[in-house]
Amino acid sequence: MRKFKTEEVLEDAGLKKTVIRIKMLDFISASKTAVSQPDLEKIFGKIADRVTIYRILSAFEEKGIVHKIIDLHGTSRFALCNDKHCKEHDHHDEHIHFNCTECGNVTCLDNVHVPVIKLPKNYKAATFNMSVLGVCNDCTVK
Amino acid sequence: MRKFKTEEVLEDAGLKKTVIRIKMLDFISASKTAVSQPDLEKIFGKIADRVTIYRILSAFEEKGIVHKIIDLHGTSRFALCNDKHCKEHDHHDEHIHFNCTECGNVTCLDNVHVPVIKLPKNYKAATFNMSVLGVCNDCTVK
DNA sequence: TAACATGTGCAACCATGTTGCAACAATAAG
DNA sequence: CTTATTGTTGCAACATGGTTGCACATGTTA
Repeated sequence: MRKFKTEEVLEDAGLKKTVIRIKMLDFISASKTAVSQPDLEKIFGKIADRVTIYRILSAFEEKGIVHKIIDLHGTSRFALCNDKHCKEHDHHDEHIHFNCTECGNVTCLDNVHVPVIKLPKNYKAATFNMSVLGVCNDCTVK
Repeated sequence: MRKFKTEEVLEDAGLKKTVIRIKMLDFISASKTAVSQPDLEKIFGKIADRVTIYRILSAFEEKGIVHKIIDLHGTSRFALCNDKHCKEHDHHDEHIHFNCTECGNVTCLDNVHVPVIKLPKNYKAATFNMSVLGVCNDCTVK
């Protein structure tokens, strides 16, 4: 769909290409759903410290490589940024996130357009954040 | 707008009318915005334990008196349920929440209708959860 | 490969969420 | 009015996620 060379991305962001960063970024980019920090800790916890993972995610977010989503349980999840969104430095952009109640995965639905809604008077909307709760493709098919 | 008698509500829910519960419910019902547990702790922390506040909120939620919202920082906020929504025991209902970036308040916009969105194939939406980030009425006027 | 800038691990801390248990208060029964 | 029952509260304790400081290790550049 979209070319994505891990090492290039890190280089462009001015981040050193360390083993953990490359692995984490590979993993996040391979994952179709937004991954949580606990997820990443389970996977990379043996080769990297919890704090390191935390800091790498923060760095990725700051550089616009990934964006952060707060899921329905209040924990952070991370997903790759799409170019179109991440040109702006504001990352509360017009994504729609789909929370699957079966598998718990959070998916970015980039191809679903955000509807226009009308706000009460004197309310000024800056950005939208919409999440849909339901059953995702994988769990429907199973 | 809507009649709301604190003590009746507690009675209907089968909860004993204790001082703290009445005060908390009064406070939540008087508040136009969704209040966080930390907020409530600051206010009621001297007359009630942190755990008590937590349990009262859980009880309120379970009985359908209030509903819980996870705000953009991942902390829980609570707001009164409207009758129309809370007849269903599923509380992830079609509310739209407005997060004000100035004052940090979260407001339920009940009078704003939830738009219909089209999902990719095999995605089954159960409920929606939309939040809008911007500047609220109060902060616009100021 | 040496020097420097950056990245990492460890320890520690804070906030929120959560449970178990004992003490306590309110209500109903005698 | 006193006791039994039930539900409510406070305390202590723990789990998890987020966050910082500092010393040490590593990647990068010359």
